[in-house]
Amino acid sequence: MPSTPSIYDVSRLSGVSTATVSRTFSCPSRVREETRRRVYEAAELLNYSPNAIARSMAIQRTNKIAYLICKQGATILDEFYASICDGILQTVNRTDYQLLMSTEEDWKLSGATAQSKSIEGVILGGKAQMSLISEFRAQGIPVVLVNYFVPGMELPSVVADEADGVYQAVEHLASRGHERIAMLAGRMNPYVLTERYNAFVAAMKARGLPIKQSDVKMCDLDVESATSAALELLSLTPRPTAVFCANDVIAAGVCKAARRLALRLPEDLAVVGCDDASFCVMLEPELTSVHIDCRRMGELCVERLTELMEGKENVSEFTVVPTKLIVRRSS
Amino acid sequence: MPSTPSIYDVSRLSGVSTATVSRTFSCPSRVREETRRRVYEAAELLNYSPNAIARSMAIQRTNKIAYLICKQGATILDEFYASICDGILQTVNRTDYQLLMSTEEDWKLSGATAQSKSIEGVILGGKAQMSLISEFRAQGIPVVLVNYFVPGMELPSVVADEADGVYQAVEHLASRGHERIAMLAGRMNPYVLTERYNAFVAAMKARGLPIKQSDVKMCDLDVESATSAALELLSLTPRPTAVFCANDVIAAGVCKAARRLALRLPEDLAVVGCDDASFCVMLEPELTSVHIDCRRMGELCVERLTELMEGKENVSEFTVVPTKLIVRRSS
DNA sequence: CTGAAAGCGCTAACAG
DNA sequence: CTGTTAGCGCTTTCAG
Repeated sequence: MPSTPSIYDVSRLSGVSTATVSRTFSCPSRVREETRRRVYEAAELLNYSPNAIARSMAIQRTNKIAYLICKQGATILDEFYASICDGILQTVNRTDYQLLMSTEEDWKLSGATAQSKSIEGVILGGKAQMSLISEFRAQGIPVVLVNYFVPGMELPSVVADEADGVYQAVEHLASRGHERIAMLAGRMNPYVLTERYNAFVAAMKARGLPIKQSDVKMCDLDVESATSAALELLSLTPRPTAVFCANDVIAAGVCKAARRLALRLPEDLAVVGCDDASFCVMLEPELTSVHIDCRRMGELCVERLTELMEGKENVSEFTVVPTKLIVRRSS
Repeated sequence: MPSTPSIYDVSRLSGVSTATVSRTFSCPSRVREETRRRVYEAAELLNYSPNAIARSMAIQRTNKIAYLICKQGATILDEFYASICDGILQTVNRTDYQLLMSTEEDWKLSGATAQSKSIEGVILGGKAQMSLISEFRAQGIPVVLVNYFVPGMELPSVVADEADGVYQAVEHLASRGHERIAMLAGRMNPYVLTERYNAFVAAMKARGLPIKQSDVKMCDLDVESATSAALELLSLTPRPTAVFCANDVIAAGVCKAARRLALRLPEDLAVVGCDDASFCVMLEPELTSVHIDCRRMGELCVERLTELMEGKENVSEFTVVPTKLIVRRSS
């Protein structure tokens, strides 16, 4: 059994030079129809397919980009960042780019560099450390941020329209007659937290609804923490009739707390979350949530990054993806 | 600003040949201490790091493996396969292997081949099509299966100890006094389904508990389908006092159905799931489930695959990872 | 222990 | 439109 055929074998079998074979595969239009056909034929016969490594070596480009998840303890298991990854992967898979995936933590721990991993561009998901960003910039590696934003650095960012999503949520609750809407926030990515919080305040104001100081609470990002914070919130007398949660895990915590206090959803309490995680429909009642099109965000990241890598000028600094409230039974 | 330094620059600066620089990086012990030091110094100064592409080209190995998720409509978003991926990634990241990730579907659609993607080995997650497996084998590409098994093909498989997990679940329910335990199964990966079903039957038998025909049902893999199947199951009179579910999504459906029928968990009905998905703790009460160490499975896949790629003989055909019932409030 | 030199498979001028 | 040829950066005999 012969080893995998090279361009040279095809050249010989088809009776043309290697240069022509090369052209046939990388730029068919620059080869006469008849010649092209012969090359394809020979290639088919030999079961030849161009060696990507050799090609990379010759053109001095690797076509490799990286996606680093920058969130404490998060891995590919974090549904939000995994969905973005999915979008990136889809897009990348239909080009000839390749994707390296890791977390900020692992990247640093392993002492990886863009050079050592032959990366030509990078997508940073979440709150990336400035040192990481600077490192890439210093090496001339294009960077795109997703779900995060750093003012004054001219770094393209892909984000969701948080403000509008939150607005829809508050409008929805208000239109259902709620006047005392609480917010339970979590210690999340500061960019997102700020966006969501400010939007909440603004939306309430727009509706002319006051926000009681005691009605805004903060918790950690796990269900238990959210549950206990919610227990406190719901023990106020009188208690809020609705809770807007900074994400779905927190919302799940609120639902658990409500159940323990024997409050019925949505009659006694309306709950709405953010992100529209897959488990929203596992809850009973199903959770109303602000849907974020993470896959789309992933796609757009790749678009921005390719623009950057192709040296395009004026790549948009802000790419925002619409959000949409999905109303379910919890509100 | 000079372009990235090559082995040649280091060679010149350190006053040794490129061969020696090469050796210094790939096999330090074959270079005199003093020389080695000089090389490192020069490399440091130039900020040199070996070019992986060129290296691949020279040694004719890519060190690239692929992980393909073989499940209808599943992507990296499927928590189970994502957890395995996480384990693979962790392991791979601490070696100099690289990981390409895709789905069986995308792989086929894009017409990718091991050769075109320079893959040297592949991990197939779930029920891979025989045609895919054969294709890789025909190309001499080592294959490892995870969460699946094909008899008589001598393909190393990494699986969970399904039987024991199910046994623990049934034992747990029986010891809590349940005698009428139903099973709600889903149209999942046939290998897993069979394992879980057979184990259920065996465990019930071991306990001397009869299984009523009407108490075993099948549904699709979404919550709605599970919910309606569960509604039927729970409408039997008398109804089962416990339901063992083939996975957590199905279990969530049972919980929803129970709630709609105003059954209290665990007093009126005990529910246990399989997989120990992250949303188990989001439910109220939290869901008892059979935990599967997917990350470990991922690690082991890489181990088996590397053994295969290194030409080791007698790579174990079966690698089984222990499972453990996590008892929570739903049972 | 170290150096010289011949590739690895492909591309990109440059000629024809 | 096609062929010649010189690399791309690194490894690896084979000598020394």
